[in-house]
Amino acid sequence: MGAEPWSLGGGSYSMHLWLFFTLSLLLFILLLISCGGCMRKSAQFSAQNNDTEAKDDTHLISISQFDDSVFPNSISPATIQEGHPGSRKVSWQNDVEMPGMQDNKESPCQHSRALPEIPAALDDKGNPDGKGDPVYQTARELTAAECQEISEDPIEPSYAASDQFSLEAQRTEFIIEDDVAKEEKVAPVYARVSKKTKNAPLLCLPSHSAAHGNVERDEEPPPLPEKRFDLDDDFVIGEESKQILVEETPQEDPRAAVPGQERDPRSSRADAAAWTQVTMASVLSRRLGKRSLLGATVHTPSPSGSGILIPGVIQAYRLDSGKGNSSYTVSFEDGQFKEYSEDSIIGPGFQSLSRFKLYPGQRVYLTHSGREYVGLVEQHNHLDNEVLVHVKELDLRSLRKIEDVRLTESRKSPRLQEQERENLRATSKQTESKRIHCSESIDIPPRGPGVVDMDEVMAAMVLTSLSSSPLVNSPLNSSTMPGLAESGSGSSGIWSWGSDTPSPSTPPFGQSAGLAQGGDGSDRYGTQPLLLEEPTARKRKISPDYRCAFTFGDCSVQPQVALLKPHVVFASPVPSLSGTRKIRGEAKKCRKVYGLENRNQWCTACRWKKACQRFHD
DNA sequence: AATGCCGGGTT
DNA sequence: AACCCGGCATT
Ligand SMILES: [Zn+2]
Repeated sequence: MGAEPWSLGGGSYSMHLWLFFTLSLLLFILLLISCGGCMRKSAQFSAQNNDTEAKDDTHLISISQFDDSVFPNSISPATIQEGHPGSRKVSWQNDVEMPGMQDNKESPCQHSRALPEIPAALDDKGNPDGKGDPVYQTARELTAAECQEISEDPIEPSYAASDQFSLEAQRTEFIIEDDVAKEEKVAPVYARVSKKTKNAPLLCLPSHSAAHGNVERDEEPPPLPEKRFDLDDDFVIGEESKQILVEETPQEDPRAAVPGQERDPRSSRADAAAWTQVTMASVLSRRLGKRSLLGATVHTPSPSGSGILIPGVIQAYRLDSGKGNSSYTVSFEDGQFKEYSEDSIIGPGFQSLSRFKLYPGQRVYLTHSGREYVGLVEQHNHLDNEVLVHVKELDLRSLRKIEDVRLTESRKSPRLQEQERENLRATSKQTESKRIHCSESIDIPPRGPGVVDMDEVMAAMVLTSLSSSPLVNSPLNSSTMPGLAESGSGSSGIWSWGSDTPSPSTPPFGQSAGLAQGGDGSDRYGTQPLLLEEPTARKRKISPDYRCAFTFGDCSVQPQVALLKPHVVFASPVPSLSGTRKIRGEAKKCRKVYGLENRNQWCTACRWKKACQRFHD
């Protein structure tokens, strides 16, 4: 981690960064004031406009948007503009009229939105051509009323965004959409900006064409450095000094300092900051008892970049500069440490496993005829979210819904584990409802030694795919299925074997995995005093209904509730809401997510009108 | 009106 | 166990 490009200069650099940052902010504000509404309409930009920023005027940034052909209803016409890199106000606008587009009337649903750029990071050593420095961003503001078109979007919500931004593409796009808000007000803008490093030479991308012959064209998304801003309605950027940290955290990642000892190439590449991403979220402050999570055992994508989820323990946390998101330092059994965005952590109080991709070799636990077994994942079909697990002990392969496998062993009945957390959550009054364990699995009889019998696998796949609707629209699907991608009509689901590029830092559905340090390379685990979590009862904000598609680190829009591990010392359980009241979680469940017409994609529990086991609260 | 899901069925 | 669904609470 010490390897992040922008932390080169150590403290002094970060100083600059901050300066830069603040300056830009000011600039930004100025612009806002002077320009006022121009932003809404059509803020065009070009390099010529702002020469205020030092050394950066030479570089251009291109901003592009999704191509309509890919996401017909969810994204506005492609727009490409030129921007100015140094300037924070990289913006774009949706309302541009596209030649040849029948739909010229500007959509009321979308607005231009200026976005702060990423901290200049590598700009100083920018490369002259100004190319190769795309900024991707897309965002929209929607008002419920005028945009029914959106709601008719045939694209399965979770797949609505692409995670394919390749490293080589001149400009790529991706992102997001807000969901139509139920409320009157404008939905929050959810956007992310990615920027490719200028100094490509610095990072030795071992991969690309060279590496595995099987590398898919859509190289995994930029691994890392990720930072959040709060874009909200009035760009409150950078402010926020609420850095937080806690409990004896190693000053540094021990091995980070050791130059020779690099981690996995991929991982280091990430650190090389081939990309810098900025994720902006707005609204919705998920303030939870983060402290309470200290010491909790969780799972995170292995730092090795293999994609395998390994157990670790939360050692510390901090809120990132943008409120709303925090990162955690996780320690692993081997003594390693790594910081992760909360979005890439799996465990009580974090993400649910169902959002992640399981790579072959992943160790999982499952219950088979009343008993728990360990197994290794062989494939993961993330269309149906099913995994083929091989249970060595029985030499059998079992095809399961992902929610039917666990990363942790549980002596107790699996589903009670969940309930256990609930109890800790102070909502304990709940009934001792014995949850059923619905396992929707198809066991595949033992076979030859350890070799996967392709046919059987196929058979199993087909079996389960038959029932699922042909949801082939996700562009990203096609790339995830190396061998089976057959374009032949009626593909059967999306299965991935190890062959496909493990996107190390990119959890399955796009959440960026690791989280490199923020813009200020210095005070990582600052000596900041432990800051208590605001004791004030968490406001139950009726956040506008929004979701981010796929690629979002922040997909965790599903509000999290602090769930605690038994041994974790925790702060107030927040008796906040008057005791015995059943509070309906705000997480959207299968029914809502997939829709009635796609009932077959719901998790079993939902189909049975039971508590959803795929999207918890 | 739509969702989420508990309790209590039936197969 | 797998599955279905009435009906209530919540939004
Ligand atoms: Zn469900």
